[in-house]
Amino acid sequence: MAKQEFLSHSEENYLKVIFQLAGQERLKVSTNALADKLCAKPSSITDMLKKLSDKKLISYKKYQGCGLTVKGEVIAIQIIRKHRLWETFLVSKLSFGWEEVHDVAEQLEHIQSIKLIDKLDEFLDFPKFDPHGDPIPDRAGNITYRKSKIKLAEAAINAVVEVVSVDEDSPSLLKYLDEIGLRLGSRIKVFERIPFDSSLKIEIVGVQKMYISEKVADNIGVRFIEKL
Amino acid sequence: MAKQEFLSHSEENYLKVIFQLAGQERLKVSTNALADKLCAKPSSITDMLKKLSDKKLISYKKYQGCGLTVKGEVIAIQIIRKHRLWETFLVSKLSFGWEEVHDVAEQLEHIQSIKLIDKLDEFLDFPKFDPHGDPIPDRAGNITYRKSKIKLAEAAINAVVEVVSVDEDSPSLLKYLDEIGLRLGSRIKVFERIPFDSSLKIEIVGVQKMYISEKVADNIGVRFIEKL
DNA sequence: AAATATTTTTAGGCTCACCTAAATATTTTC
DNA sequence: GAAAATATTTAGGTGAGCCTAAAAATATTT
Ligand SMILES: [Mn+2]
Ligand SMILES: [Mn+2]
Ligand SMILES: [Mn+2]
Ligand SMILES: [Mn+2]
Repeated sequence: MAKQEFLSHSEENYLKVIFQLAGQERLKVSTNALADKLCAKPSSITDMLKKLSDKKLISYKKYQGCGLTVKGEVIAIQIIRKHRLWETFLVSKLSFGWEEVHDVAEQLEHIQSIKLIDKLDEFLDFPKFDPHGDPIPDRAGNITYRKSKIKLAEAAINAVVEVVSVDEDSPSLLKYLDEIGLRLGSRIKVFERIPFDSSLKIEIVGVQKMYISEKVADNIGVRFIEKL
Repeated sequence: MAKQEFLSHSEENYLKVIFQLAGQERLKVSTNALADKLCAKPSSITDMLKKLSDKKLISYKKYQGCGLTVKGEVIAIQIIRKHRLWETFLVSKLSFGWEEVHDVAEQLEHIQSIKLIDKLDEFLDFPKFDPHGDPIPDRAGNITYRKSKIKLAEAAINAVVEVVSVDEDSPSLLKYLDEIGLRLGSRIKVFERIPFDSSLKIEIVGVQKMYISEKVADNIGVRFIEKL
């Protein structure tokens, strides 16, 4: 077994954010992008990138951005696993709203105990997705991404789609979606894209017809079901 | 509502340990006692005592030890509440052994979310005691200490007693107690105190007769049930 | 290609929570 | 009550993780 290196909360957060910003295509992540996401100055980012590079957790060449090494990615995925399992716990067992769990999970994801997280996984019955529809990595680090996911903003007119994920970062968006009756699993009929502002005329099946802004639609992940 | 001051993990640990070392009699706590318990040098303790004193969380006069203020005690009790609720969660919901939970709870007790802890309390059905028999403060901070608790080491010969608590600090003691079949609620008949080493000849009712050392007996809390 | 704008790094500083070594206060022993 | 032992504080220092200001590299515009 690889030596258990203990990383600080800060180091763990950097790895997690690098993983997320790199995306599935594993793009290089820029210093400024990290500074934005981590709410720190670029100079602070540079400091940490040097440290993570020394520890072989990222590849980093001056001015060229950074990317996770295998070692770094393994750790990043475990942190994401913890984050999403904790979010699932909060929603399914403690009846938190989906807009309330992210901040608490940001703390809980740093608890060090492999046994805890595996037991939690079992207690939750090995959930595949978190409350926002994001995939939960298994204990080996495998992530099964939904293959045919698109943004609602990009859905074809006259399609019926199913909501499979929502962007979790903004509690106010999540509360709004709650209020209009849009949740994971909701069916949505896409009627019309208004040319002026690209807002969408939709029906949340079984709930209501309404307009939603492009910005909202851009934060909702859906999969195609059928033509109207 | 009092302003939510955010304390570091370190500050929280100091308050918790001061509370525990002061005991129910609220004795002054010495710098060295804190250094021992917190595994830090006395000079580091002094630094922190000054800081906590500036924040009005403790009363502190040079060379005279320290004690919690009301404000400090309120916080300390909330940390202990969190610690014990998490321990209870780990044992009752995730089937951890009682010797495995303390270290994880040391981390979990610092998670900042009043809602989380209240929901957890509810989820656990408002437990009154943690897996080691220690009382769990309620959300208002009230602690109901068991009134007639004594150490097994001090129990009278020919008494039958019930185990109500165990010292949680040593996993190896807890594993040993597991192995000999001694748990919370166990009845114990006290037959004889061996003069040479003050070890006890006992019967764990329904399990076995055996000898236990004074040191072990000193870490088991019991209440008197009846004379043999 | 040069000028300008943007991004990133370097240099130097700060706070936190710890440390060692030395000084000082308190307690215990004779 | 003085000497010795112990407890505590002060003084000065360290690394982690942040900061600002200035310098250097890269990207964009003209
Ligand atoms: Mn989240
Ligand atoms: Mn999520
Ligand atoms: Mn404990
Ligand atoms: Mn306990």
